[in-house]
Amino acid sequence: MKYQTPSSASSEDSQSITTRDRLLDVAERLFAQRGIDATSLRAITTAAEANLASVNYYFGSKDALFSEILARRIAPVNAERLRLLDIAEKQADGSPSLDAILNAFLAPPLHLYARDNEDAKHIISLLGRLHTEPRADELKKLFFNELREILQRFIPALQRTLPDLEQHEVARRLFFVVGSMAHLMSAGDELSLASDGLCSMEDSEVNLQHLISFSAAGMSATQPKSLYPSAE
Amino acid sequence: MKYQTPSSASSEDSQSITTRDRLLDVAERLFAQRGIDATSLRAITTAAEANLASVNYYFGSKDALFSEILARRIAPVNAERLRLLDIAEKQADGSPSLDAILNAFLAPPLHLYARDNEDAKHIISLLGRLHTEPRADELKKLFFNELREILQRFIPALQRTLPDLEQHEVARRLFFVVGSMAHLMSAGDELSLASDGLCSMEDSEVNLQHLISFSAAGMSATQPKSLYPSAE
DNA sequence: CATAAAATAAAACAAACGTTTGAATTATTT
DNA sequence: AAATAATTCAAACGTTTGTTTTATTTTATG
Repeated sequence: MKYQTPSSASSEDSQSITTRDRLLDVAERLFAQRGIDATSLRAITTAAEANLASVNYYFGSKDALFSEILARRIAPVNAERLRLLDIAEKQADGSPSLDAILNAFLAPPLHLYARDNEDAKHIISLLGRLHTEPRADELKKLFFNELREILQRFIPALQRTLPDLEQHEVARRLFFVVGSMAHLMSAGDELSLASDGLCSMEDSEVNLQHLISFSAAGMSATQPKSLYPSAE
Repeated sequence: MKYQTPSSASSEDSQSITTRDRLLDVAERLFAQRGIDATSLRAITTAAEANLASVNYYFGSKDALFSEILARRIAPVNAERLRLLDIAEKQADGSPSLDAILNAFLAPPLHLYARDNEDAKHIISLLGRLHTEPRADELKKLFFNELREILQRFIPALQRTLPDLEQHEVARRLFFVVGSMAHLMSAGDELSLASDGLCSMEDSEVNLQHLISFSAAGMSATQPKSLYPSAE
């Protein structure tokens, strides 16, 4: 009865010809711009020039649509992270630099911003916001399970370059890095405000380099002194 | 016709006796736990054991209620930030340490977590999430105007201790710091997951100290090398 | 005690939401 | 060309939302 991958329409044509693809692209943009709850199916289907029922027809529900939007973006990003980390480790005989590891972690998500079509930019803020937004538990667990996989690969790698730090200390600092990254992705617009327009998200590569050097320095910081003498 | 500060009931009794105060406390908790849109007036008024119409009666609208919740939390935090910065500058004859400045910036919001009653904890995630969540423009502008005021005070102070950095560079890095802070405040729960339970938001003071040392190191980082030879 | 103001209560409001339905249409296969 | 599957469409569904209205109770005031 219901749908099944629309025959072909894979990579030949220029842009989303099928209704299904149009829904994905439009919804992705609107979700990112206005937030998930604030984006109605009516807004999506109108913008996609599709019928109101089409989302439920193709995806079953609004949540399922969102889930698919996430999946098609997250998986490649995390795969690229692991690929870059592997390359860095091989090139450095198992001892990659802190910058190289952080680059493998930060570049793939931030590169989405410049790559692909214009619309793909918008997903960045969505991904960034996922770190903070309270969402339907199932969707969020899917997302964070994938991230946890990544962390379990990166934390040991980082620990090898930072032998003075215990594992939970590495985890805590990488948590801070994730915060900076998520903030840059989701609220990058505010950056130009805070810097009086001198920084902007247009300089995608510049921001990445600065974030890496900032993060590398933060990861390498000496432990806070005041914790050793005092209690806790 | 409408309300006007309920006579007295200021500081004598133990906890929120007036309906108005109960609404503020309950709504603050629910907003933080479930998100703003996801929290209905019915949920709020039921939990506060008040009538459905009471929010509109006392505050005029749901947005106005949210606005008041924010205002009563943000103002003291920002005032405390400026106070701590003033103290730090006086104690150091106008040349406070990087740690001292960052402490003035980070401690007040994070201290909300431990201070006050149990419920006040929840506002932290709300404040943290405000940095990323797409919200009604007017509310958000109110919030960020206050933050911009703070930035305009802190950025020059930071620049004095980091004379090698241009102003927009300081702004960019402080932007990263805000990201780490917001992430810690809004998604602190994930920290214990990422660290296998070895870090948690219970150690409020510990996290603050670590965030300060992480941020200080990041702020002091040398400029990314790859930017000088290449383009951009 | 009477009177007005403030607060609570119950009910209804219109608007918007995600979803479902069944018929009409288009595309594909036999 | 007939039959079957896939898609599109308009309409309506039942909820839930924030808000408003009207009535009743409580509280304070002269």
